[in-house]
Amino acid sequence: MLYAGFMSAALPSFPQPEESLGTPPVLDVGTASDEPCLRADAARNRARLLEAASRLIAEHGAAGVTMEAVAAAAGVGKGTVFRRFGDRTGLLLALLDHSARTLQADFMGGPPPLGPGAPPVDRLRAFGLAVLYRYVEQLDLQLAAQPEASRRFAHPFQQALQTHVTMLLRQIRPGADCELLAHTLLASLDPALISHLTRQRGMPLERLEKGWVDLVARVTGTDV
Amino acid sequence: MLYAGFMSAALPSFPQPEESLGTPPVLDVGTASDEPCLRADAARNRARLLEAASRLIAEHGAAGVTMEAVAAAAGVGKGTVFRRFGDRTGLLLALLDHSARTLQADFMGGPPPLGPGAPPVDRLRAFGLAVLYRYVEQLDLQLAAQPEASRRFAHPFQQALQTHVTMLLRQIRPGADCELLAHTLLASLDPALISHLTRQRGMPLERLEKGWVDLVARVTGTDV
DNA sequence: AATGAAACTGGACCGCAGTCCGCTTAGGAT
DNA sequence: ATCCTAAGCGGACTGCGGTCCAGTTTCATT
Repeated sequence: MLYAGFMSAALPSFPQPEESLGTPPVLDVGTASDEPCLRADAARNRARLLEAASRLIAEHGAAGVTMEAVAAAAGVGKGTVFRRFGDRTGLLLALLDHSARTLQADFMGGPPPLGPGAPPVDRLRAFGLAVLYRYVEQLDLQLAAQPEASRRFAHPFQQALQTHVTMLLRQIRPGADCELLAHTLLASLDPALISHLTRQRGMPLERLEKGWVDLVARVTGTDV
Repeated sequence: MLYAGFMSAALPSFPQPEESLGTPPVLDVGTASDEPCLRADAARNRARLLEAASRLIAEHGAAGVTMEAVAAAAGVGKGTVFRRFGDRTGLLLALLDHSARTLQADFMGGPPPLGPGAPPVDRLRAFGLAVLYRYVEQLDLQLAAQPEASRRFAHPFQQALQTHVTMLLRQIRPGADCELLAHTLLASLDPALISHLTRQRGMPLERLEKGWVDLVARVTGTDV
């Protein structure tokens, strides 16, 4: 592809045990956590696959992650990859899962201003910046993991963001169409847009930050 | 890859002659209108391909438009389709070309409030609604014609929208980061988002309209 | 320990987007 | 009318995402 560079998963958390046999990579491959309970062999293969995928990304960029290559690198059949992750998007999203959960935990239960305790406007401002940082940090992967248009908003994590923003907006502008407004705000944080602005247009991150802060101020009717 | 730059530069073009082809399609299959001058056989094939594509869409929906099917239906080889339109997205975009040009002509040189003559805020409001209507009207095709993430904003027509909104914003809020703000506003009109809101969420069009009007009011600091 | 069935596996298979390259043809120049 | 060459052509080919299904493995039950 075009840009070789890539960022390894950039997850804040971790100390993982050294890799030995079926365990952990750079990316947190954590527990399935939504998959109720995997059969032992399935769990082992899942871990192998995620590990292989993150290695391939590190080596060849997100574009180099073909399903066959991942399967081969993990020493399993291609069908297994699809059974476990549904499709390519599902695999890539799984790689981002830990980071997504961390963010979600932060804005739902972490310390202010992101978490509860701060005024809603402050939380909203902090929320956008947090999302922005996360996306910028993982831009290539975020881009590659972008599902097809019609499913983009259906993913549970996306819905969680949506719900959270809606909730904050309701506290700030009870009279407004907060659901719709939330979608609008989130649309301005779209990874594809961020990528375009920073790469094609060369806008520095600070400009995007200011843009978000200004947008929030305007939309909520508060001062910058 | 340098496929002939088939799409237009962003210059205003004018109402094209009425199209009369076999089917009276919603879609215009009109003349190339910008391609310097195609060899006779190439021009003929181009027309055949567009006609075939629009027929296939009518029959099987946008998803049924495979490059091979279009080529076969038009009685040409597959390579010809790619040579002419670059890729699938290019073909679908070409089908939308006339409608795009019309809109562009309208907001650049048409009657107010869309065209020049009305106050910038009114123009901006009208602009968003016009875009909204156009997208809703052609949702499936717009969705299918959505290029891969990294190219979404690179298309000349998209740039034209961007430039126009930026220009209007500069007249309304000279101090603001109008370029960035323009991207934000346009992001809220993304076909994928519109599709999600209207189809998955079941929001009626009127709600989206109100949303846009409200957003414009907020962002420009004017009254609703 | 034996058993049965659900869960899992892997690789052959399919359809489609996109590339390649040798052949054909349009159409200007002479 | 003839020639010349760039433009156009088409279909074989590649690579990938995704499906399918016959065979294998796990594990709860007895």
